[in-house]
Amino acid sequence: MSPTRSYHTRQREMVLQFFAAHPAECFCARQLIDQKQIPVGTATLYRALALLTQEGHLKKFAQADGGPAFYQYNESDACRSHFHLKCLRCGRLVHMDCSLMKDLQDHIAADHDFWVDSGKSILYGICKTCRG
Amino acid sequence: MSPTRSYHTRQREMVLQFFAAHPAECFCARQLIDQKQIPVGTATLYRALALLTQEGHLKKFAQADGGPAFYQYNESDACRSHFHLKCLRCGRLVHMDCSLMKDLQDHIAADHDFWVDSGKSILYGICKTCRG
DNA sequence: CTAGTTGCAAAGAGTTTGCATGGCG
DNA sequence: CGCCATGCAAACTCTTTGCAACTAG
Repeated sequence: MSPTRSYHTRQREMVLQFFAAHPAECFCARQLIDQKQIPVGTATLYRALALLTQEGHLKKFAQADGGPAFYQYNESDACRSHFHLKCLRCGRLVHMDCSLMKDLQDHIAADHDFWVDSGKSILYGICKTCRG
Repeated sequence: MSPTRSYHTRQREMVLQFFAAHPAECFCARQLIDQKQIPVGTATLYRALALLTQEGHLKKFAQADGGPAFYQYNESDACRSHFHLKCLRCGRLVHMDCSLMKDLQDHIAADHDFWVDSGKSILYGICKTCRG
């Protein structure tokens, strides 16, 4: 069974610090290992990523083609109440705090009988920079 | 390299027919194999799923936890121009053709500098039936 | 007949787990 | 000290590929 408490270790700290230092970027397990900036074994890294995701420090993204999962630093709990825009080209995640989205949720609930979870919904497209 | 034309075969037809018969449901490769309703080898099934997805007959969904990809019958090309709502509990996919979504895209492009691809964006939440 | 397709088995990528050793508290 | 964490290698899951036999057109 899983542990009841969790220790504060050097490896977990390094993984979290790495993500905190690059809040706008996404990384997959392989990237962290290959960079060799973080001396952590494969298994430990995956365990750390799972734990940090579960604790809410990281966000995890799957890939449509079944490729590796990407992780990004999760700045705050506020992300649970707003929408995210993710660029299909560069992977950047844009936080969108806008009253219009709240209106949208209300409309969908009222007229389409569906309760949208903003924290779990990501709109995909192309960001300003990539559109050039 | 990949073929220049494609043959009409019994196996591909059966896979497509199966999905067409269950337009509201999602299936992963394993489910189709285990059901044994479709006498098709594993490799052939994956090849058929990839082809049918590429041709636009099926929609493919990745899983956040890295589990198997799920496929669903794609009723029409119209799906590329409207949004989809996917229930986190029952997995049902709801098509949402609504002018308000077009307005939303325009707003995000104008005020947030982001061009949303409606065909690739899925809003997750709870549907009417599951909310009870 | 020719080129695409099938199915098996083997390979591959990404991730998880078993287990002995090492480290936090 | 008692657990928990680490790291290596092996196992596992999902998917893709190589190849010889087969089949649609």
